[in-house]
Amino acid sequence: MPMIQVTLPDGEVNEYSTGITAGEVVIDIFGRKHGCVAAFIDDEQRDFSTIISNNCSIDGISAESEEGIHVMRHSAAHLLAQAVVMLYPEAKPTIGPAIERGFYYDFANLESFGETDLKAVQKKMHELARNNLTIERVECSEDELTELFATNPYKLEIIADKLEDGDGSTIYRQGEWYDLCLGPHVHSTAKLMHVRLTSVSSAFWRGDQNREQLTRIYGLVEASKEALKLKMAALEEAKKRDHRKLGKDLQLFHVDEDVGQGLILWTPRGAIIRTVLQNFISEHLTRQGYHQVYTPHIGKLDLYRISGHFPYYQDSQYPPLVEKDLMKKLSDDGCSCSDLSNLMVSGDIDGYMLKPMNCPHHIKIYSSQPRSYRDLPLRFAEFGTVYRWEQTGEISGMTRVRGFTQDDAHLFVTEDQIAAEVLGCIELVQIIFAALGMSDYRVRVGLRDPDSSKYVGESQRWDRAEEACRKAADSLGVNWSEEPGEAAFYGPKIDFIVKDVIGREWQLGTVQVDYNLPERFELNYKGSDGELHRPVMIHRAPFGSMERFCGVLIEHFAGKFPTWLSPTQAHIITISEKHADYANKIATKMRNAGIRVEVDDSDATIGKKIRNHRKMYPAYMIIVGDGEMENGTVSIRARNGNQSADVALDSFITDICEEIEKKVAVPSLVLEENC
RNA sequence: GCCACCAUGGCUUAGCGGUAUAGCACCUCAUUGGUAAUGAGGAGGUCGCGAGUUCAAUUCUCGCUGGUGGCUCCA
Repeated sequence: MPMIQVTLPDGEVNEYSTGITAGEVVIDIFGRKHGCVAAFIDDEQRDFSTIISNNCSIDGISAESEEGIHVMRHSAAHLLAQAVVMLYPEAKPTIGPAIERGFYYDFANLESFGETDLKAVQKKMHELARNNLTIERVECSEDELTELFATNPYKLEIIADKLEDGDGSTIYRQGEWYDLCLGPHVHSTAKLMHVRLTSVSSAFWRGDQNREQLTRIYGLVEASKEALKLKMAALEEAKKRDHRKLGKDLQLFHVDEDVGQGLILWTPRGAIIRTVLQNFISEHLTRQGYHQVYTPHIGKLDLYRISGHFPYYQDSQYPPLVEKDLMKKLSDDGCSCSDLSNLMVSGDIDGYMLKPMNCPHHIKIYSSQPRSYRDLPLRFAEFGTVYRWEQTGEISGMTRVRGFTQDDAHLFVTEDQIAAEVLGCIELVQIIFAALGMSDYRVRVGLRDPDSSKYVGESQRWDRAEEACRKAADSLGVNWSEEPGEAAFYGPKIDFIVKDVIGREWQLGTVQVDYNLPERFELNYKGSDGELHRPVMIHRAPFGSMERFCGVLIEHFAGKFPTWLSPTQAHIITISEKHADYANKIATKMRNAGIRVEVDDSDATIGKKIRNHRKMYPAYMIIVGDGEMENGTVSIRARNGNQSADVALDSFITDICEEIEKKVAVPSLVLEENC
């Protein structure tokens, strides 16, 4: 029998007879308990059943590896579809990929399927897994495929789209069930015992709102029972730091249905966090030569006609406001809502709009007086509140809202100044992320799509601006990706993106170069040559909005803010009622030193009071009793439970002020360890 | 907006065709207690809103409002 040479992962070469499968080689290398789900053949992912007929290299794909988990998830999606079709024969499977957090499968004809139905499907999946069905790969011609999927228009659409005329493809078969798929897959359903279906939702066929709505089922799969249990526990744990839960527990913000969806009410404790952050940011703005400005919440429709926001973005704006005399006249004339809307779009009547962006107002500040090249760069900053009509279903906590305050600024610069100014914006992000210990974010540099002509401005200018963005992103020292086609039509941009506790990505800040608005508003400055030139604008909101940023921060700290940001920095707790005066006296002294203090002189026991105050995660609890009162001292209990007895009040105040001043990440004014 | 699910005092929650549990928080009294729950008592709810079915609805049906997961991951 002819032999073939197989290179093993350690570089050794083994000889096997042709006809051996990849799975058999993996067993030969790693033994029966190989823990692999598929194999790499010449670095390509293949099934265990693949027959080896040429010299090649082979390695196992461990169930724990990224690729292995992906294979498991994909196979679990197939198992899900098999189970669903057995229970709901009318259902039409469409697509079912592995995703970052598990897998899903989309079904047509599965309306009114709800979370209560998940249990039965999951049970069926377990049953199929126990049956230890072999998962086989079968090569099919285009005709065979068309016949196999004759009753499933979705699969037929995929076949028509993905296959060149006359090409075949593969299906995977397990028991009676088969699905169109490239693979690879695990070799048996027995590998998929540890699945858990998590949720049901809807999705559109091919992500297109105009096409059929499908029912999507999400699930998780792990290699062992323990791993699944750990996964579920980790998800539960993550939910505890959800900013919506913590926001309520810690009284940071409130959303009231009588006020409106997506409109954040900053309660006193949350307002402190916002104020402290804004002050922190403002200090750096001053240092970087920004000018703080204030502008109103509304502006005339005409302003937004010039900027291009109205009516182009009409769907994502609150409807305009119309002056009351005009409104009365229109109403007397029998003008309907749609007439009104048409008149506004055509420009026949004017009104005001809640501002969806701050730029037009800042532009008007720029053009309020003649500018010379000596004035540039001009940097106008404002914590400007804007309003956008987000879709009902999109609104969520503080991260997706309808009214929000951007840490906004607009820089008016000459062409030559773009690079330095973009870099300056990035530096600010770096300083503040570093102060907050936020390192888990990604950066996306949006560039123009070279094949498209939708972009305004000359291409040499774009090249320079894009290069400036790349350089600035480089300076951050974190991973960033270049994304052609992601630029705005008016200029390239840099976006900062973070994940929330349940893995959703949110864009925080953005820095955008803009050639368009200066054009639209005919901005200019007098150059050294005595001629008028057009400035370039840079829009930047490095943290996006105070709402979203604080939401993300709550989760980042899990509610346990560093002392400088903490809504209350020290809770003073009395041992008994006779210490109330002393407690209030030191509270006054601490407040005078600028420390945020709360006093609990109620008559509950000390243990009880500590227990209750812990829930609010103050950086420090200050315990005062007879000893402290006599000596003019305090006992400190840090958030982590560490204690320090009989510390002189003045020295504590000095220390905590220093900790606040230095923005120390973890409250740490404790001498003895005593957990 | 669309699909599924959810909505009970400040929070967590039981319950059901006959107007409702419990714990924490709150208040009162006793206790004056030294670092994760002292004891006893009390108050607090038109069961999200509006209609319908019924002798009767928090419970069933419909609508609305609000919330949650998702609607970008492509055989």
